[in-house]
Amino acid sequence: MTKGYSTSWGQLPISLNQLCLATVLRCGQSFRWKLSGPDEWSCGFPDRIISLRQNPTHLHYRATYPSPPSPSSKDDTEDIVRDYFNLSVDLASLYEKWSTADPNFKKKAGEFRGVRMLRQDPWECLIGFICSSNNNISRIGQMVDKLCMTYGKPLGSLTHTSTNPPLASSTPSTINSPTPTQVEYYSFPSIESLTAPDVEETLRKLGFGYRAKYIYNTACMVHNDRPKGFLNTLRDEKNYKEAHEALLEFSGVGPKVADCVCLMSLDKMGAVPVDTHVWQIATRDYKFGKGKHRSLTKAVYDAVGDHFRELWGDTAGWAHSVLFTADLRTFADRLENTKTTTVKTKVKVEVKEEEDEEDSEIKKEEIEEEVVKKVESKRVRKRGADGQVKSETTIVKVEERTERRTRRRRG
DNA sequence: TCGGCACCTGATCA
DNA sequence: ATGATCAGGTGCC
Repeated sequence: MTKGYSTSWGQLPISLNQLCLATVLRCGQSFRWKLSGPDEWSCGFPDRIISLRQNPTHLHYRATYPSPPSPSSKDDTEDIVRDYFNLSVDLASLYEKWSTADPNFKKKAGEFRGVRMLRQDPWECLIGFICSSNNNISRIGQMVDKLCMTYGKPLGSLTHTSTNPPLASSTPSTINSPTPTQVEYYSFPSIESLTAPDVEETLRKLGFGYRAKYIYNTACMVHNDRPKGFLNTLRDEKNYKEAHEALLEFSGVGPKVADCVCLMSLDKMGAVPVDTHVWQIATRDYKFGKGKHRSLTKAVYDAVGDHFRELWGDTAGWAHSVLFTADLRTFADRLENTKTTTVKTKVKVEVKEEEDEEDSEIKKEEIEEEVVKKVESKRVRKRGADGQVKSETTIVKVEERTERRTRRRRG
């Protein structure tokens, strides 16, 4: 059984428009939440495991402690949950505001209600996003897990099942119990624990690659060269720009990671992290990627953020997350067996006069255009509550884009 | 200020 | 089967 001392389930009234748990916990803000049941998510916090479930009207929460809490102590898990999910922010009215300001937002956001920003611990957020560079979400999660297992504090274990016991524990379920497994939970490592001399070597052995040095260096900088509680002071005592600058000092932290930390842990709602996805959105839907800003330089990075802040206002970072999430393919809850085939067709090869006035050196540009058809077929299996496959269909999605190859010649 | 390249690793695709 | 490319970038020249 579960090793630990679980409180009973509490609940907060909240609609799916305000919070969509399954989306928010998997859209790449935090990399640590695990599916502990078919509709139950759990994560290690500093002194307890917190487990969550959601139905259309309520968010359910409970804590599991490694040792029995003293009878007199009041359980503050509800406060932690309210804070972690930024529940004082009315998301529905923000969606209305962004939709009014931007037709593209209105179009895209319809399917993705309840995407809100978490309010994470700044230290955890910083290290998590240092891991994210040149990396994919799945591996980032694995790396953060290894980090916690190696340097975090064990918090006990939960029994993971593919079926949930009922919330109001009436009957001990003897039926429907396919292969439950024990999963250990850990806290996120302290700053000091990542300053140990062996950290870089250990993390390299664990597959962190060049990020091992970044993590170790950053831990040392925060621990040795900054006042105690420094990262938390960036929340209240510094504005967005100041906090951003302060974060850039750390090893492995560039503008994108700094913005992630500002947005997801430091209450800077206007910070817009521009990564490859957001850059794709900006070029596809907001006319970036041409002329002056062809590639994502620092100046263009700032221009993209400024554009979205003008469009969506001082909560642009929250809005950006909705579109980012809408663009993520990774809503693979019931999606399995994705097959992608790419068909390239050479359409035309021509020589054009260079239109770009920015670089007068170049008179001519050969442009080859190819239409690239990406055919993505997904086998979708819908499972019932018992885990049985109820139906199976294949969705075929065709993406078409034009690729341009340019060869520059001097006239 | 801009472009180019190296950097760890594992998955995916041609 | 094996090489190229990509994945929520950063640092350095």
